[in-house]
Amino acid sequence: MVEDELRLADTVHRGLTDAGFVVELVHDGENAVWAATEHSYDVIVLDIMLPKLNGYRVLELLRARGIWTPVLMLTAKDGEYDQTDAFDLGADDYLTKPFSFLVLVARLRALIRRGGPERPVVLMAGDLSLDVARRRVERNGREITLTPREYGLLEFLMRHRGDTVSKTEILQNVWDPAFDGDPNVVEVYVRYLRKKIDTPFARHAIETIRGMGYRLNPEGG
Amino acid sequence: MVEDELRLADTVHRGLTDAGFVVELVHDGENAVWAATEHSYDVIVLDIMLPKLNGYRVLELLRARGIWTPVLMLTAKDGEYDQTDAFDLGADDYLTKPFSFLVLVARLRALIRRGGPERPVVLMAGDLSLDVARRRVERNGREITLTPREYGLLEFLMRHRGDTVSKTEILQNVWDPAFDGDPNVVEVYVRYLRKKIDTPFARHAIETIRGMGYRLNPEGG
DNA sequence: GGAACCTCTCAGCGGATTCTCAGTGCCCTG
DNA sequence: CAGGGCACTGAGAATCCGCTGAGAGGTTCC
Repeated sequence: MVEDELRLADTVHRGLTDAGFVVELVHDGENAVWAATEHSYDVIVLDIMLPKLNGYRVLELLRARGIWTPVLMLTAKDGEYDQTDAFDLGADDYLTKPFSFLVLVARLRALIRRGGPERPVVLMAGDLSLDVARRRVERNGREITLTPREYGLLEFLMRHRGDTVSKTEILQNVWDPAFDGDPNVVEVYVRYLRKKIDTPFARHAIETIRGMGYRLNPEGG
Repeated sequence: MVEDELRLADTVHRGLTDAGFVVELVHDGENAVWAATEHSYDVIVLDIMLPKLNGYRVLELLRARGIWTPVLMLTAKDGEYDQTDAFDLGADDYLTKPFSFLVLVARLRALIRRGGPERPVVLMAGDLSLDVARRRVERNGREITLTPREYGLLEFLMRHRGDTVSKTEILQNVWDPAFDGDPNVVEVYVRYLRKKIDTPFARHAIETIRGMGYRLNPEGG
């Protein structure tokens, strides 16, 4: 990982390590090029804004040297360098800061596994769809408006669709890892969600697994 | 880069250097012609208003000598020459002062990479249009006057039309990456913008996504 | 030096959102 | 079929967030 903002670098480093990755961290472009040339990594996480050599340059240099390790770029930018720029230079995927940690892990896994970008960033479960990049939820073609908390919960459930997730897991991932309030919030928010995505469509996407937690039906219920 | 306003020259010089460019700076037309003849640059940034030889003459002379280095011209807003002149003379792209630094970098990258101008950039969203090169905003055929900040904000929103962008992203891209003031400025400027582009037309192009940020409706609201 | 303009800050308001709480109902087990 | 545990529900309190008007500095242009 190449990232110069120390706090961000540290957070992501710890997170990725926890997620089972072995991470090597460098803080500027020159070291990035050197490290990538000397070692063979599964994937490189490359920030655009870097001291000495910016991310684009690093990528150019690596590709010029015939190093084709998959690269995921972190852009704090916008349309002026849109993703076509990153893709033109041979980046394999990209994320815009600020990004969701869960999304980062998912994309990295995809890059390592398939050696290519995870195409659809749209999670589907039957007629229910969630577009991560646009933060848009639809069912049956109809857009559904969610509050941030509701959205976070649904995204988590959809990323684990088919699995039963416990309330503790939900609290740790959708609320705060250090959350110590009443676990009943989860039930309350499941209710809110059901009111918006199930009741109006007479479906039943979120199932209660009594004593275990919840499960999002991959077929949409 | 050929630029005679010292403060602007200095700012841009530093910025481009940080962005990874190697920049050579001259301050008048004669030196510009000489430098461009002697060296081989990737791209030339050429101001129109210059001592001794103006930008148009410089460009003419270079092209006459068979020097086809891509040229990006900087034109003043109210100039008697409009952009057709610049293109006629063989400029490859142009920007109107005052310009966004990010746009400058993007255009330079485009010129270097593709050896040609970035495709014409008129952003559209329903009956709302924004011409990036001319810094011109229209709705329903009527021109709308915006202050630089308002314009920057609108350009950013239009480059991301359809996406929800957070206040942090906006601050980092339209204000300063190191901006640490009150994020409320964004709300204030959204309000100014809405007063100019929405209220008079009884439309609603800029949507608030509570807890997330803003979204420019691609249909114009 | 003044007028017009632009940028940004500030504080108050009101609605949306989040969370807590207590009561209810349902399921499973014994 | 009784009881306990777990999930569901409605109400409401607390908090957050975006909107708004006013106005203070700064700049530019006469």
